[in-house]
Amino acid sequence: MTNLSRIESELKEKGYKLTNARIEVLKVLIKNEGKHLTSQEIYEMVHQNTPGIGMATVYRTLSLLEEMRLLYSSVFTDGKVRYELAKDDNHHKHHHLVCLNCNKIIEVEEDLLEEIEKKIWEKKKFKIVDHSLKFYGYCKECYQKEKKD
Amino acid sequence: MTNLSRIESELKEKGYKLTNARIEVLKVLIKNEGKHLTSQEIYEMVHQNTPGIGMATVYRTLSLLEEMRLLYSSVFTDGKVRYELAKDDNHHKHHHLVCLNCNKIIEVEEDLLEEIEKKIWEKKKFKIVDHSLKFYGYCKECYQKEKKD
DNA sequence: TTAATTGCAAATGGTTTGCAATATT
DNA sequence: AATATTGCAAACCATTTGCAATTAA
Repeated sequence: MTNLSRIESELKEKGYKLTNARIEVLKVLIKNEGKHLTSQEIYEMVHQNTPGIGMATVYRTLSLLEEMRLLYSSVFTDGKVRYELAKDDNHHKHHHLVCLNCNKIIEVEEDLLEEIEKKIWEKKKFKIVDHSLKFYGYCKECYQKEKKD
Repeated sequence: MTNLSRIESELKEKGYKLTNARIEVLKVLIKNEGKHLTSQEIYEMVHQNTPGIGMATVYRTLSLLEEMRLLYSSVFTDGKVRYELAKDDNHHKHHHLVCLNCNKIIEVEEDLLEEIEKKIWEKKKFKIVDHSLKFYGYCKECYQKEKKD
């Protein structure tokens, strides 16, 4: 729970109140790290533990955390917005592999975009500050299954 | 208008009717190639020319074209879905530069992901069939202006 | 105590759908 | 003439908002 208290003190530092609803949302996010949950899924889990908390509060908490850059959201091809806790410092140095068969989302740590970004700067003078890269395809398991069918 | 008739015959080939609404939507898409219009913007332009055509029809036409892979849609950070006509054969070999200041969308033709994709296949056995890459930052004009301010 | 936060329900905005009327083949 | 397509309005779904009640500081 060291992660939880770290975020809690960041909230306090910025003058936000440490409410029960916020703690419950954070607990769900931490317990499900790496799962890329939707707001609906987060709400359901929070609601299971603490039925009093409403969807609006969940949304407000997610927005707050995103504004604080403790949380990131991303739209995937199924049209759903999914959330993931920031990985400490350089969060955005990872990409997503999305399996078109089982919808699994795998993270890749490589950041091989530096070279591309340099080229773009040289050629277009476009100053890049962030990027979003998703690969769509078939995960190991689904790809093997597919070949058998 | 060679582009329009090419798409028209593809529609016919697949047994779809060549209706006025479809032609009007296509004309707007072709006239605005490279602009990454939203459904709303497309509707407004279509509606200006032919007031009878409704939003639902525009949506149905966009979905049809997308299904036929003549059109691609993408969600940008402003949360809006934007459409672009497929560039002939290997449409997906380009990326987007999105200016965070003026919201301009610039296309880059480079496809330097092959190396990354090869690495991912080797390491993870994830079979990539498509990708989506967006760079966020500041275009030449906005970046220069920013420095002066 | 007091200002921020919450829960609820209503509002919003974008997209989809049912259906009877219409247009294309 | 037969069938796909359309326009309209209503339905839908995710997200946001207003407001009075509640809670953390």
